[in-house]
Formats: sequence, structure tokens, C-alpha cells
Amino acid sequence: MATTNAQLAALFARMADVMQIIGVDGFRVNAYRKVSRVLEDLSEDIAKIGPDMKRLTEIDGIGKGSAERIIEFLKTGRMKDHDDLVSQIPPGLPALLDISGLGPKTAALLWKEGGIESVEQLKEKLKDDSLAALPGLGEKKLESLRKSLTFTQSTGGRVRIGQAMPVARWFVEKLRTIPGHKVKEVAFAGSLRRGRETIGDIDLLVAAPEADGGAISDYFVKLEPVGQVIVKGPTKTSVRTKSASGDEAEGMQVDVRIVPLECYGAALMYFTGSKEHNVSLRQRAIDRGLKLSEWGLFKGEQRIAGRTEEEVYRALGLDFIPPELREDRDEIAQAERHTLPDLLNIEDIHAELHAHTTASDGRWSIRELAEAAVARGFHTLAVTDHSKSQPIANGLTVERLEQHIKDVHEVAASMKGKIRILAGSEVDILADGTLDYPNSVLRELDLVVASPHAALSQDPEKATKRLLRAINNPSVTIIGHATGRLINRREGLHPEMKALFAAAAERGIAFEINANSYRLDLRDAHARAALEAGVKLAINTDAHGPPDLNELIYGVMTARRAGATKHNVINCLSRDALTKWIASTRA
DNA sequence: GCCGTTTTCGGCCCGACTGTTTTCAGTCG
Ligand SMILES: Nc1nc2c(ncn2[C@H]2C[C@H](O)[C@@H](COP(=O)(O)OP(=O)(O)OP(=O)(O)O)O2)c(=O)[nH]1
Ligand SMILES: [Mg+2]
Ligand SMILES: [Mg+2]
Ligand SMILES: [Zn+2]
Repeated sequence: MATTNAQLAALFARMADVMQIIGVDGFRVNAYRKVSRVLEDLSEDIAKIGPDMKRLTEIDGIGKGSAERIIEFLKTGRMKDHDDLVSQIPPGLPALLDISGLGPKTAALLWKEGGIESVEQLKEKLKDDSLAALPGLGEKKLESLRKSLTFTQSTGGRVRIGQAMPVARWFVEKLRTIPGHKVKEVAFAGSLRRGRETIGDIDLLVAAPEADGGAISDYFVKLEPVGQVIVKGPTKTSVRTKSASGDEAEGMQVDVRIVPLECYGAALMYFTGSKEHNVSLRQRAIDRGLKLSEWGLFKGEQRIAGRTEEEVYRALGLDFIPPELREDRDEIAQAERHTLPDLLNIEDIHAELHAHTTASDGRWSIRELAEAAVARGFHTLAVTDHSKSQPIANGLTVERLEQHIKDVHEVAASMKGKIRILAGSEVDILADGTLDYPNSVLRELDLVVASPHAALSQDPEKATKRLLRAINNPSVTIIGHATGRLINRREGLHPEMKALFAAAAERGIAFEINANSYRLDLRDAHARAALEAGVKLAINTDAHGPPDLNELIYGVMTARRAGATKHNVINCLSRDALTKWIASTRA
């Protein structure tokens, strides 16, 4: 079940597509796209906001017109302007826009001049060169469309950041060590650097002498994982990776930009984005009689900044803006007023408060887990295996839990001085909001992380009640992966987050950002709303085995996207402060 | 269509690569 926000976002996006094909003014199209984007990013359920013109138009990018359309949809379940627009073109036509290199102009041409109304019909017509007769279409263009079509089916959407990051790191390493060329810097940029939960493509930036650009592109497209070359030039090359069978990250696009070191900062800003952040910065430059591009910040012909990002931001009268905040929300105004939050760093994390062992479905012993936490430099580890209603996860019965607590204490005693180990539990929040152990048992635990695992397609009202009940359980200290979503796999619950955060703030308990890249739950927008409500965050890896602690970075990036400082995150507390804080949650 | 510490009307980012273009349009980042 898609949320109202998602449905509305899809309607506005579709209207934008149709308008582009029929040739509506691009700025209007952009306005529709922006509405679609803000609806998608909104942390609050638009249905909950309701048909409230004032509140809707307070949302940046939504004006009177869009608000009216949203209200119409909320009231009637339909949107006339959308239906009218869509009826103007064949239903199969917008799908042509998913073909790489085929935009609105070509779609309109193929339809009006070529009689093509769907991807299927396009494929059929591409079997010979008859379309080359159309104005602006030649044989090379047809050939490139044929090539695009071969991967348009196989590559759908966005991949988890945890899938994209290792691929990006591999390419970065390869480019850093090109034999015989003077590569000065290599970095990943784009949504990956901004820490988004899903990644559309991998964007890589290389700093090297201008003369080396061509050779670096040559080298790049010959790398083993590179399949199709989409475009290739001396400063910009795009490829698609081979479809390694069974690999989820198959067929990813990788974009490389190559610029001289003098432009590296400006290019990194450009390539990190977001697009909307870039546009705002460029507009700001114009307002100051300057010009900003990936080649630098210019006053007339003269480059006045470009070597580093700091330099460019400073020349624009701004503090450095961390990549995770570059989404054109309010970060530019904050950078101007010097009020950007001092975001936490991964080094600020000193505790893991949600991890599993072989006692339930983990793949390592208590001791192995503890040693890994020590290696991370943590002062505290909470062992939190599953509770009894999770038989698939080998959840612990009360009897097994009693023994497990003893086992944890034993390891804890033997590792005293190296790390403090808490005997906790990840207690299932049952469908009705009760917890999977009685309170008498919960009280014996050092830490209770309560999280939902089943009944994840409950309707929003039920989900809200369920989680509220868990929040108000006096034994609970952290609500873990609150929605239970799995990225690209399962939507999870859609509770009214605002109500949950208000209750959690009242109780003084924390909401987890589960750092596992399948979960990232709370997601960035929810974590931001939690902070606004005054709720503390926990960042936990939910580690089940050795590699899992490495996903911590994704949780940290998500928290940074929410604007979190180390004072907002309980894993950043000192050992003693954490002890006190946990005690304060258990009245 | 949206928006306003110079504006309620008139702007709305800027550049690389490709193909069919004899001077630039389309698409994409
Ligand atoms: N100035 C400007 N920069 C753009 C534009 N489109 C993209 N960029 C910049 C900002 C983007 O973050 C960066 C990389 O483009 P991508 O299409 O890969 O977007 P991004 O990585 O942000 O998201 P993704 O996860 O790949 O969909 O290039 C644009 O129209 N104008
Ligand atoms: Mg990208
Ligand atoms: Mg890209
Ligand atoms: Zn867990």
C-alpha cells in the first residue's frame, strides 16, 4: 500500500512527464517536479495534514495551484488536471522516457511522426531503419536507442547505499592508481557522498592534469566490470557495469568527471549536488555578480575560487555545508547565518546498543561480538538477542533468556576493563503493542530495545496504537527499526510518526536509526522529525556477524542528513552519562 | 507554477557529449 504522499508524488511526476512531451514551458514542468520531490521527502503524512490550504502552501514549492490539486485528491481520490493531461497522450508513451538518451522531444516526435505509442512498438519499429526518415533521427541515433533498450529492462531502480558503496570504493581505488598518469585526487560524489539511503548511480571525480583526461577515460572504460559505454569524452565519461549474475548491483551506471586540481573543489561541489542545492548556489552567485560552475567561481573571466569546497563556499559568503545537508532545504540560509548544526562524526560513536549472537540468529558468539566492539573502541556493548515470538530468528524463551543473561554476565566479567557489556534484549513489539516478555522479565534486563518484526502490513491507525503502547511501556529504552521496512523489499509500517515522537519525547526514550543498509530505519526524514520533537536518537548496527559493524557509517550518514549533533545521539554519551541516561528511561 | 532582506511580475543554473546540425538541439549530469 503506497502512502498518500507517494501517490501524490507519482501523480505530479506523471503530470510533469506529460507536460514535457506535449511541450509545456520547462519552468512550469520544473515546478511540478519540485512538488513531486517535496511530497516524497515530507516526513508527515499529507493525509494527516488534510485539506488545509494554509498549511499546504507553507510547504516550500507548493503554491496555491498545487495545494488545490492536492486537496481535490484528498477529498475525491482523483485529480482532474492529472486525468486531463494523461488523456492527451497514449498511456504507453511516458515509459519511453525511461530509455536512456530518449527525452520528451524524441518521444513526441516518435509519437506524432512515427505513430509509436509504446516501448513495444518502438522496439518493433527499430527492427529496420525506417525511423531514420524522421527529422532529427539518423542511423546512429537509432543504433544508440537499440543499445539503450537492451539495458532499460534489466536495470530498474535505485540500489541500497550498502550495495553501491563497495562498488564505488573499488572504482576509486582503481582510478587512484592508474599507471603512468598523474591522478591527484579521486573521490565519490553524488547521492553516495550525501549519504542517501538509495543510490541511482555512482558518481566519481578525478583530479588530474587536463592533458591526461582522455587517457584516464580510456583506462576507465577498459576496467573489468565496465560493460556498456554510454558517453565518453576528455572530462566526462559514463558507463554501465556488466550484469554479473546474481549480483543485486548489476548494471549500475558509473559517471566519471575529470578536472584539473585548480577546479577540484568546485567540481566536487557540482558533482556532489544535490542538483537543487547546485541551482540555489548558482543563483546566489548570479545575485552577487558571479558565475558558479564545476570549473570554479568566476568574476568575469577571472576564477576567484575553485581549489577546495571551503574556498568556494567562503567566496559565496557561506560556511562549509556538509554533503549530507546539501538538499536545498534551509542549509544555505543557515550557512549564511552560521547556524548550521555541528553534525556528529562516526568517531563520536562510543557504544553499540543493538546486536545479536548465536544465542538467537547471530553468527558470532558473545565474546566475538564483544571483541569486535572493543576493536571499534566502544566503551559499551548491549547484547540484544531476539525474543520468543521470533522462532525464525531463534528467539529466546524466558528460560533460555535467563541462561543467556548469565552467559553475557560471564563474558562481561571476563572483559571488565576492556568494555562494559549489557545484558539486553531486542524484544518483539507484538501486533497489539504488547511486548514479547512480561515486565517481570524485562526488568531483569540492562537494556530493552523494542522493535516490530511481524504484522508489518497493518494499517496506519493500528500501527500507531501499537507503537504508542510500546513507547509507553516503562521497561523500554529504545524503539528499534520502528517501521520494519526493508529497502527495495518491504514497505513496512506507516504509523503517524509525529504522534510517536511526541510520546517518546514525553517518556524520554530514544528512537533507533538502524544502520543496516537494508533498514536505515528511522529514515533521514523521520530522524529529522524526531529531533524536532526533542527525541534522542540511537544509532545501532543490529550486527548479526563480523561485517555488520561496518554498516555503522550508513546510520551515521542518515543521522547527519537529519541534522543530528553528537548531543542528539545516545551512543555518543560517555560511559557514565549513558548509564544515567538508561536509568532515567526506566522509571 | 512558484517565489520575493533589493521584486507580487519577471525571472527561473550551467556545461559536456552526441548526432546530423552547416550553427545547434536534445539529453543528461
Ligand atoms: N548544476 C547542475 N548540477 C546537476 C544537474 N543534474 C545533476 N547535477 C549534479 C548534482 C548531482 O548530485 C550530480 C550527480 O548527478 P546524479 O544524476 O547522479 O544525481 P545524484 O547522484 O544526486 O542522485 P542519484 O542517486 O544518482 O539519482 O550532478 C543539473 O541539472 N544542474
Ligand atoms: Mg548519482
Ligand atoms: Mg550521475
Ligand atoms: Zn535486531
